[in-house]
Amino acid sequence: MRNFLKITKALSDKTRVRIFKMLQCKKMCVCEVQTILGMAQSTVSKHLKLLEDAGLISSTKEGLWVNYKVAKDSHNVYAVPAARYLSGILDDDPQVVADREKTYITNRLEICRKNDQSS
Amino acid sequence: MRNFLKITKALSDKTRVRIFKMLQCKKMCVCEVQTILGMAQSTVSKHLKLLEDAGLISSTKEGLWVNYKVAKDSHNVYAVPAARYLSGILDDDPQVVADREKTYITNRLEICRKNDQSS
DNA sequence: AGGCTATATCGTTATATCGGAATATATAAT
DNA sequence: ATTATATATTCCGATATAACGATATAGCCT
Repeated sequence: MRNFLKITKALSDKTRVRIFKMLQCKKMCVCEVQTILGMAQSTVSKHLKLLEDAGLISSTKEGLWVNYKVAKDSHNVYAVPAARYLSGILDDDPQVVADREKTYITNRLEICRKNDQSS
Repeated sequence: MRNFLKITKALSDKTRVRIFKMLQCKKMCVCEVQTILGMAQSTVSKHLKLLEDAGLISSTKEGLWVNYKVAKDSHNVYAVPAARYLSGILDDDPQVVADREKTYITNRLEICRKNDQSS
């Protein structure tokens, strides 16, 4: 029950659903997700952590970046079926579509350059 | 998205998941659910309303009683697949098992007699 | 070491949610 | 009509959650 509720709670927030649907397209670092959402970095980081705690996504370090992606083998047995359910729906949701368009053209190197206001 | 979030929010509360798993066994009136949960009537009524608004359950009047059951044809397209997902899991959860044992032996007529303290 | 950058954590505030008591509504019975 | 009963609604307190800014941490690069 506890693990099941972790999944439903994780997916009961619009922002986190948006993030998950983005990650179904490709793995992303925090700053990429942040740019697309237009939210504070701390907010995005917390959402990602919550999704990861639920077992829906996983992260790997790559230098300074932390890559997040949809979890393949989750510690939470409810995560995989939930992800499968998610993968078949919301693909035509306006918000999801808009997010994904940005997702495809997002380049983390550009984002990092942009964050560096000097160049 | 909105309808999807209605489902996940409805199922992100332990009490509501318990109710839904009970209703998968048989249709029940509010007082039956209330007795099994041991919660205030208003609380149970509110949870049932939220589940119904999400399209997961439906209600029909039967005299003074209102019978709630798992929705067959929901106004929410996400409800049916969610219910199908729910029907395959949590059946061995201790809380769900305990609730269902009570569910099977619950008799609304007895409950009503009990509520009438005079007899 | 020291600076720089991406991410994580902490503190705070505003809002949402859950639970119960009290009250309102609807229907049945007398 | 009045009473009784099952359910719905409203109000309130306590807790949880989401957002942000500020700060801390971790890993790169001289």
